[in-house]
Amino acid sequence: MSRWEPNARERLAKAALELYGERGYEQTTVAEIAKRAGLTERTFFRHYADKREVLFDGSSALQELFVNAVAEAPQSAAPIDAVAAGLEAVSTVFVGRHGHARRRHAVIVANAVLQERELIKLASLSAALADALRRRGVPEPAASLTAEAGVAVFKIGFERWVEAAEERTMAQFMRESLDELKAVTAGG
Amino acid sequence: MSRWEPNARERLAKAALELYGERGYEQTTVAEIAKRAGLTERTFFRHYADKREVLFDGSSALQELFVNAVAEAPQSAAPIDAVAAGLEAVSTVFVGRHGHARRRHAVIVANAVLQERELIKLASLSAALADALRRRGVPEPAASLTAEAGVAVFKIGFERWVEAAEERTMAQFMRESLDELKAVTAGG
DNA sequence: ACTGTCGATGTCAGTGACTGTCATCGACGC
DNA sequence: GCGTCGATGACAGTCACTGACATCGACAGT
Repeated sequence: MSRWEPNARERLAKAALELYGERGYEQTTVAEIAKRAGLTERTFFRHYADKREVLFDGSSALQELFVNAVAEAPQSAAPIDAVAAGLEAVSTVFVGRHGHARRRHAVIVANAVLQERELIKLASLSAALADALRRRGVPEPAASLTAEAGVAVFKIGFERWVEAAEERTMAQFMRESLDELKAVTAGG
Repeated sequence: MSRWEPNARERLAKAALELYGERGYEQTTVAEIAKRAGLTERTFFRHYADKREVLFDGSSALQELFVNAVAEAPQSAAPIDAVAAGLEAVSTVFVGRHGHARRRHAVIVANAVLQERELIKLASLSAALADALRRRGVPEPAASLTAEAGVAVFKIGFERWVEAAEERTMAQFMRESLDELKAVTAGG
């Protein structure tokens, strides 16, 4: 028998998402989140660096997945196609999570500081992708630009998937967005 | 004779950039910035919403310039070429500001919370550009993707310009980055 | 000149995010 | 049993940010 209930971290994340949804991010104090999770404010900050970070727990795993898929794409694949493989890989982890993603996204869209945090996560993803592309032999600035383009596709594909009904898969939205980007940058 | 020294806002921005550069962003308190500007902490917050915003005073003017250039590009121009016109317009305002841009950029790169603020400014720019493109008749998601692509080019072109010696103009970097993006998204 | 309004600033008290430090106490290996 | 360890609690402190009210030169109207 343990001294405390297990899964403190998960309880905090759940309580935070609930409270941010119920009364809004700014109207929620960290003390309230901790209380709902049966913990104290101090313990919250031992698990999460700040009040925003609690909404971004899975982001480093997602980044890792994306980067690995890019790294493992066939060497014959063009940079943009390696990124496309990453988009496919990432899409699989969202299967069955449409509801959760939607609730979380609604909270983030409602608060500028949360959007800032999301944007820096995407910037970190972009940097990691550029790195993976460079390891595939892609020179700069092509690596960084391909990475930025990939993140732009992910961002817009994700938004459209979240706002859509649940029937269509995320992968479909990603393919559509990528094709659209290719069309739009063609020529010149 | 005025009751106070004029240009309180500019004095605050100058003091903030200096102090952030001297001891770092986190090690600087708002009270110190206000004191160096000959004002009080409360007055700082009357001019700037928070400690970060003081570094982003010109950003709305820059956005306006970019958006207007896109809106005023010839109707015959493709979306990506309208954005290219915006990049040219924006480049002109940085002439002779390489030193200031460099100091400011160094401060921002050193602090995650400042990078977050910069990223949301770029996201705001992207949204405004997408809007301008839609007003030109560009449908979604092409408008948003073109806007994201344009911001990616701006971001990378700006970084390379800031890190380079002063001889080459920002416009040259922007053209190079845009060409590179086109090359990288070609095919498929 | 007299007076009232206005706008930029100062003063002060308060809230809440976040941190450093030390105490607590069950689990676990020995 | 005994000592260590790790997760948590308790508590005091700093600082970003806000609301409310006071101050006082400028300026317009009379």
